[in-house]
Amino acid sequence: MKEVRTRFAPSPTGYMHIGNLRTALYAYLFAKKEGGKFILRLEDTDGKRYVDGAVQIIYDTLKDAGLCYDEGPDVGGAYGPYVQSERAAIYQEYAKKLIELGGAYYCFCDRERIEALKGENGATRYDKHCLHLSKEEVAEKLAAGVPYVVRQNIPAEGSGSYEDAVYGTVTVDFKDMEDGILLKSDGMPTYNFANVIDDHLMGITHVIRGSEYLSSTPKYNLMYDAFGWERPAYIHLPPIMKNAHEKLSKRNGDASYQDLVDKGYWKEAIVNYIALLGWSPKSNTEKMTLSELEQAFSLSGLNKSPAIFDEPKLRWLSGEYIKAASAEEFRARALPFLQKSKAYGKYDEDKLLSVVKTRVDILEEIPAKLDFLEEYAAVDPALYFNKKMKSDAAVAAEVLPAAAEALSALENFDNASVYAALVSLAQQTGRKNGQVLWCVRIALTAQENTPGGASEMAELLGKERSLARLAAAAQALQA
RNA sequence: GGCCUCAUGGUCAAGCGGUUAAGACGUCGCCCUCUCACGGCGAAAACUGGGGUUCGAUUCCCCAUGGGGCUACCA
Repeated sequence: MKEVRTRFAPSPTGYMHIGNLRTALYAYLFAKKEGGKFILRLEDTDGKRYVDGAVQIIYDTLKDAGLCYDEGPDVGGAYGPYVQSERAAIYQEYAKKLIELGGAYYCFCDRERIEALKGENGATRYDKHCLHLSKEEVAEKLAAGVPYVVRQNIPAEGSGSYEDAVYGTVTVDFKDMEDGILLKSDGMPTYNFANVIDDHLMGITHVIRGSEYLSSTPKYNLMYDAFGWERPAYIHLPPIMKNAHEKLSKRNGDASYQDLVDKGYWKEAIVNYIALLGWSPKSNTEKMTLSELEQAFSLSGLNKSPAIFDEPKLRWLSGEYIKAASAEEFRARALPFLQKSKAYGKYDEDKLLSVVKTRVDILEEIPAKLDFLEEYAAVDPALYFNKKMKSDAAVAAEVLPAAAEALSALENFDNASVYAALVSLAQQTGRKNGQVLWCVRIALTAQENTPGGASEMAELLGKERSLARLAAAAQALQA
């Protein structure tokens, strides 16, 4: 059994899209599941589209997401170079071979002629004009330095079909394919040529890529066949959509992997979530680590219809990871976000973190949850009203001074002590626990929703601040 | 326009000729409770339409409709 080798072959044209990452993830998972190798190759044959820094983003993203490649530009390997722009001589060599084999030919037509060939519906149909040039004519033009491209020689008749692991049998008539350009006039290959040469030379056994290549794959097979090479297995993936009509893309301002991480989505959750977009495990378990995904992955779980990226579900999953994270792990990742809070540095860091840990799905939510600690506005009396607790401003007017007195006597101002003191106050005054606790919490925070109960908030604020706020709130009610 | 391809709740998604058509997110309700959250329980919510094939179609075939892709010296 031949070793499985998959590859991820992005173009360094900008940020890492979620769709790209998922393609990489599946290629990685499949290789790992099969005990094979995962390779990174950079497809940078179009100089016009190159974006500075994009290569580093690719490296960083794969590393950050945990998708370690066994071979690649920065890690080496026996099949390099892994950057297409460094393989120009190789493509030249194979283009010549393919021409000799009759699978391709030189084309000297200028752009004007090609333009004139354009059909009614924008469909260009090259007329194989240069295919009919004699050997002598070709040699003559070559010697004279006439600019040329190399075109694939697609048969006029017949059709090409192949078996895709997710889409089944795909058949395309040769008459619907054009004699596409393999080598551009600048000597660089197009994707249509380079992917075939590289995948073969690099020993790729399973080609995993987007479904946009579904209908051009028969062209590639023609080349594999012409060279006498074994065709790889094909696994085409449906796109990830932002809605029913548009693909998720950076161009539309949609979130990239880095954007999501920057917002504080737990990165394992991002990887986990996109794994579920187009693939489903045999079991009903959805929360899975990367290594669990490696074990569970199988081609039969791949779905062929486009999937819409659903941020609420990713949020949920991120929240699940946060709740399950250790305090240390949470602290390490949450700290940069906590530092953006006005409360940072003024309260016990561990308390701040623990109070917020079960209450956020993404780290970005942290500052807003804590702002009340530093921003204490006048309490809206209406907030004291709670039907279930049977409390209102009048109750608060009585409870607050008593609570302040009870708490001022406390030596330990921790959650448990404060809670005990307030509950016993309720008992002494014949009130429901909720009446006291609700009023105190409102007085302490001036807001309806808080990241914890009255006693938790008191502990966080500390004795001095708590008493001051209680006093201020009580006084406001007198007036 | 031509060609390829897809089609189960709002979203992800199981199903692969006979099921009360899973599960998850979200939504709503209830419980727990010092608010929120967590947790627990429950509810509403789907097979695009029309023809076939079959004793029987969500499932197989055809057509229609709708979506996506390709049709570049982009990948």
